[in-house]
Amino acid sequence: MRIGELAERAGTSTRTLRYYESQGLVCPRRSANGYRVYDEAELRVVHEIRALLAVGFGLDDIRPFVACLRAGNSSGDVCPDSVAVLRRKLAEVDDYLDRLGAVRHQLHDQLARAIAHREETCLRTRSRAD
Amino acid sequence: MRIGELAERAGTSTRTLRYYESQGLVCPRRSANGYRVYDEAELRVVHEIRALLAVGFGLDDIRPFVACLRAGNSSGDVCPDSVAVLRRKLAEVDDYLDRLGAVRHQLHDQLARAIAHREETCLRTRSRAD
DNA sequence: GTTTGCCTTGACGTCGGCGGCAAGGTTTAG
DNA sequence: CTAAACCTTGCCGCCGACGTCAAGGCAAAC
Repeated sequence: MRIGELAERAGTSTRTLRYYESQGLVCPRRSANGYRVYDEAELRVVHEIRALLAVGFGLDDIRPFVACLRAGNSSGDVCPDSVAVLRRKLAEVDDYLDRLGAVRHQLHDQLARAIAHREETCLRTRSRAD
Repeated sequence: MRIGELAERAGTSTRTLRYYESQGLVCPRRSANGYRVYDEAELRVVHEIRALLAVGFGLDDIRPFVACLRAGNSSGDVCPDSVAVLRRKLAEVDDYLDRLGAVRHQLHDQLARAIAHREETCLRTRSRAD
């Protein structure tokens, strides 16, 4: 399979696949004329990459998952390195959820106070107009 | 007050203040030699900018708050434009919280399954070793 | 005078995951 | 023969809030 076909089947672009290769995530063979040649297993790898990216992983974090798949595992998750990344990412997400919750709280209060202030000012203005 | 003093009192850098100026958020006078001259009120403005940036606002979103302060209000929050931005940002944060919660859920499940799989494999390996 | 420490503008670098274009080679179809 | 549709490498652009020089002007202390 050449790059165009893999791109289409994986729902991405050739540019993206070349970028993944430059980052060491995929390493296709080359045919006589220099064209990249991928085997079927690479489709699975690209799908794994895309799924993890969608969840918010960076390419560096994804590397262990790809290695895990290449090692012959049915899932990219089951190797120790992948589990370590999953744990770290879960912790990061929890942390971010906390901070984002605090931000939400602050925004909510700030909005409530701003509206209260405006109503108050409005009332004073009307009472002066009376 | 010149740029160095304002930077120090605001806890930021001169580069940052010049950047804010290039973005139209602050507009200092100039002394005879071309130096920027800020008055005391600008310190408040810079603090407002920094606080909103820390919460996750972009400079574009911050502009109405600065205008509100310049209009003489005791708080940058109380003007209609600011309130509109606050509402939008709150909605954005809520949305992001939802998605991040879903991601957390997925990560949690994925991690649990990976660990379960590893324990299972481990048990099978030991039983073969028996 | 000269060193020191402010200030000025301008322009390029950063991070990540690509998009897009240029300039060319290859292969297939008509 | 030629057009069309692939492929190759390489390099610039993007976004946002700055950091980091570079090259020079201005001011006060020694």
